Amino acid sequence: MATDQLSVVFGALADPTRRAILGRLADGPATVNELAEPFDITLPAISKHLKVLERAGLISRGREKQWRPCRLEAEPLRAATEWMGRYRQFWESSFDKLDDHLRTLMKGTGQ
Amino acid sequence: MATDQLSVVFGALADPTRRAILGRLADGPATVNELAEPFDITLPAISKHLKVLERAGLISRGREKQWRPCRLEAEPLRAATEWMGRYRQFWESSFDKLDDHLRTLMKGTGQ
DNA sequence: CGGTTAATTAGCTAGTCGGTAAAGTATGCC
DNA sequence: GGCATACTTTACCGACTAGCTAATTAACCG
Repeated sequence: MATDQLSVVFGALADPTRRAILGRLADGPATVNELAEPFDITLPAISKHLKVLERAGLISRGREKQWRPCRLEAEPLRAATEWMGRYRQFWESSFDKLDDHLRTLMKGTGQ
Repeated sequence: MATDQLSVVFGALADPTRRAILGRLADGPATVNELAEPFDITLPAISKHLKVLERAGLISRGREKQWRPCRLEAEPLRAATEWMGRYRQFWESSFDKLDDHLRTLMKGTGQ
C-alpha cells in the first residue's frame, strides 16, 4: 500500500476487524485483551491490527501498570471525510445521472 | 482484503492512483487511455485499478465504438461517509480529549 | 526470587497487491 | 479481408498482509 496519509487511513479502514475495534473504542479506552475478546483470532493478530491503526493515527496507546490501554483518535477521519466531500454532490443530487456537458454547465451556475 | 462492501470501498480508496482516477472522473466520463495518460504505469496496470474501482461500485463502464468510457458512481461513498459519521463528534468537538466517563455522561445530555 | 498476567516480537505460511511484458479480443475503417 | 486502435487477459514477480505458534519482554504480586 502507498505511504501517504490518506492511503494509510483508508487502508486501515479496509478491514472489518479494525473497524470493529474502532467501534469498540468509540465507547471509551480499552486494553488489548478487552479489544481482542469479541474476535476469534489470536492476540498477536490483534496486536498487528493495533499497529496498523496506530500507524494511521487512528488510535493512541498509553501505559498503565501492565496494561497498554488504547484510545480512539478520530482526527485522521476528518481528512478522509473531507476527501470524500468532494464527491458528495454526486450522490446527494441526481447530477451523476446527467452527462458531463450538462454537469459542467450547471456547476457554473453555482448549482 | 475482506469482501464486505465497506471493506472493498475503503480498499479501493487506499491507493493514490485510484483516488486520482476518481478525481479525473469527477470532471466527466473518460476512456481508459485518457485515464492512463497522467500516470507512468502501463495500461494493464490501469486496467487492474479500474477493475478494483468497478468491483467497489465506484465506477461504471460503457461501450461506445471501440472505447469503453468510465463514469464515476459516487453512491458507495455515501455508505463510507455515513460509517465515518459515527466518529464525527470525536474530531469536531474536544470530546476525544476527555475520559470515557465524562464522554458517556455528556452523551446522555444530548450534547 | 518465582510465578502470573499482559502484550509484543520473531518466524513461518498462504494469499493478495501493484506492477510488468506478451498475447489475445473487440471494434472501426480502408 | 487486413490493418490499426483500444483495451483486456494471462503469466509472472517482488512486496506486503493476515493469520498462526512459539518465544520474549514487561510489570505486578506473593
